[in-house]
Amino acid sequence: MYVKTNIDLLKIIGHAARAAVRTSDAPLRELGFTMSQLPVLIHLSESGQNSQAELVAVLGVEQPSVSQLLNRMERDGLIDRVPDPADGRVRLVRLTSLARLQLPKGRFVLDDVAKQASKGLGEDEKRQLVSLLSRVSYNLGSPFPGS
Amino acid sequence: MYVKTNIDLLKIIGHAARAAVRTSDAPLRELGFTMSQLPVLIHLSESGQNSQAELVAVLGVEQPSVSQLLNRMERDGLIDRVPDPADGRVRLVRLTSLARLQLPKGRFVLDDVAKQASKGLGEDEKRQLVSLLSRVSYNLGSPFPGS
DNA sequence: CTCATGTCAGATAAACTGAGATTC
DNA sequence: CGAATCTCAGTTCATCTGACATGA
Repeated sequence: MYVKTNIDLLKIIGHAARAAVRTSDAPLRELGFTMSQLPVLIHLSESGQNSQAELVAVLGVEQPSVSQLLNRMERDGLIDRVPDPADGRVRLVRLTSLARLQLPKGRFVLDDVAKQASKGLGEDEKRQLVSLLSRVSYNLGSPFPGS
Repeated sequence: MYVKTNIDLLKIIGHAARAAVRTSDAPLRELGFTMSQLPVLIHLSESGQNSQAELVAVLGVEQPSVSQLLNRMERDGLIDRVPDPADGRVRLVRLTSLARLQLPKGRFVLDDVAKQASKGLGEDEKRQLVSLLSRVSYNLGSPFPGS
């Protein structure tokens, strides 16, 4: 029991994350997005354009994984890649107008799911949940951007 | 901003879950496990044996997904499947002695990661975190077993 | 030359849908 | 016959490692 409580923390985090993915997946796909594309889209919408190396750092996955994710997104018309005039090695990634058009709807979907997820929680409880999870992420060596 | 706070809840849950997976994955693989196998192993160790339909309910994924997950686990010598004498449609899933031998080490890995994750959190904070996440899972239609 | 950036090739795990086979 | 249990076939997304081309 003294052990179980500790492991339960991991199990419940994973469980909640899968539940969130399962709830968001279908409506996002109707918009032409997948879950793992959204961090890329949101980051690009805030930063304008990025090298793939920067995306590697933000997403925390390996270069070929990012490259392939971007391949699928380019195939689906969400991004394009243009050579960086200042550095021939670099290809800058940008949102297409389609992505800029669809992204707000994606945000609405996520917002709806987030509201459903936090139903019955007070503002203070939501804040504390975010705060506790930020500390967990930090402890696991993956600080949440903006905390 | 009023929207961003809501979506942040989803982002931080996913972020923490990925951080936990990333931290646990390598040591678990050295033991011959993957992350998504552990819920199966732990459940079987507590219940003795299960039909695959029961595992479908516990894991919350579709039947063919469970079937394939079990195929890999059988290939790796972690489980075996025997016909249920009481019902010819059912195959009962059981842990092998290898899995029983290795599972405690897997628990130690998870326990270590959980301790690292909750470093600096008081007992009351851990309890509250588990409680809040249980409510989130429940709200998303995927109640955490045992809450 | 070394380092950084990115792609290619091949492998794997995990999930889905749709279509059966078998048994209760 | 209808429902439950499970498998098979085929697809997709997402990830990895190792090897390589190219440019700073």
